Amino acid sequence: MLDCLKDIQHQESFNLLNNSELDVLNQNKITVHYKKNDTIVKQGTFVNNIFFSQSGLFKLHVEGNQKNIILTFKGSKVFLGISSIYHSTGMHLYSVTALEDCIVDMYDMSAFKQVLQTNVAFANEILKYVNHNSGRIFRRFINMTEKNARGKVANMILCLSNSVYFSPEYTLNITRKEMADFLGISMENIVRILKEFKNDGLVIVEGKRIQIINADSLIKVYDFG
Amino acid sequence: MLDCLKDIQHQESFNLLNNSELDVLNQNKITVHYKKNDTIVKQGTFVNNIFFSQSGLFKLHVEGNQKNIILTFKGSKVFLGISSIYHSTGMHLYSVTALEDCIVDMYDMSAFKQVLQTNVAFANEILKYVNHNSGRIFRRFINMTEKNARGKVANMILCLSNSVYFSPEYTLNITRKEMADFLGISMENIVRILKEFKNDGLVIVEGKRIQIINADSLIKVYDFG
DNA sequence: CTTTTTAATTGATAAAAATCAACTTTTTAT
DNA sequence: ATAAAAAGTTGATTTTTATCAATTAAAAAG
Repeated sequence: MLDCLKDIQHQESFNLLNNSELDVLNQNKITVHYKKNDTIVKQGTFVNNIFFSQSGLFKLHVEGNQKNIILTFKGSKVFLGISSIYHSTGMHLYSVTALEDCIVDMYDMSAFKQVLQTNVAFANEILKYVNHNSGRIFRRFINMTEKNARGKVANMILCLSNSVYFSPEYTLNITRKEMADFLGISMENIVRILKEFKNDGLVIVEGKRIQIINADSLIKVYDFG
Repeated sequence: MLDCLKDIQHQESFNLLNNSELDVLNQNKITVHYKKNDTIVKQGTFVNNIFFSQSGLFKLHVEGNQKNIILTFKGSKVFLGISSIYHSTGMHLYSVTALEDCIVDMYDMSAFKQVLQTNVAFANEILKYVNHNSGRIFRRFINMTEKNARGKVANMILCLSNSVYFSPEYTLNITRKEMADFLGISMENIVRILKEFKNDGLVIVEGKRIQIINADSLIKVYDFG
């Protein structure tokens, strides 16, 4: 549960393709450089592409009626929008926004599907990624449902350390509001809880930099919360 | 959002198989009759089978540290445990329990994978189901995160009507506790909210029977909540 | 059919979290 | 460099929801 943001890199799936399949993909690919805060996918638009992140950090988020919700974060070398393949409405369920400058390959969905419907090993590999994403969202779902605010914050801090930055110290380039949207709590609440953790000597928080001082206690807060 | 329990029936996927592939599956299948409240899949056990529901109603649920959480409900003619295919831990993330007497086909996972790795159309069809499930869980995630308790209850009542029972009147054979576990709220709270809806003339609730009287107002409660 | 257990209901209270409002700091734009 | 805007912080208050405790109703077991 404390690696709920862990991803498996997807670039190896391309090794399963033969030259003609690779040609189909590459001839229907454009590589785009995005700036921080650029929208890559807008929810409610038609699905025409599948995206592969070459570099950068992304948020997958939903603009709800009242609240903004961040479903998850995604890093480099993964497919974005993969769960939109064969989706009945044909529309993106969520938006994808760059949290840092990034490079993204855009594949034409028809070409992608053509390869998917030709190469069974590739299809199985994609299924593996989708199922991995399902596991992630299930775990997130459970955390959001059974944990209180302090437990959620502890979980976020630990997950980012364990499965995104692989370090007890990192700088997460998102606002307090975005943290709140990720955890489904209010912005003021996250500020207060971070301060409390800081006062209790669990973390050092300086702006967007987070350093875990007492991981064991954080885990206890998570377990108890 | 008000059909968040809608499922697509999966039995057509078998039409994509040739005779020898069907043989592989059928020779590695057992059909089991379960009674109400029987456990079909236990979370934390190893994934050795994939299940196909011939009849019945099921809950997919997680026994968390403190709370019990119902992820979703599943009806007949769908695969159960499909997102466990290729899952890295090799263990079931959630339990599956029968809410009514039911019949389930159990396929050996190796045989299932063998067919999946042979027939590209079948693999693509399975991918479609998994992605459909992803859409469902995303929508559930959003509901659980952005809605208050009354909005969640209204959503549940409407979704069951629109996408499970296809009728304004139905009998849902789960306890108030299970409803609470499905919505991530307390059991007392769901009792109070159902009573409130009843007093306001939105629904008739008699034990486990629910009849929607004023769907428009329920939708307003959902929208506002 | 009666007893026992489980589920549902209700009211009172406590805890958690949101909201509101004021203010400070930081970032962005000019 | 300065002004404007956005983000972050803090305290007070309100709202929401959970918890606790008691009671009633329903279902299961003997």
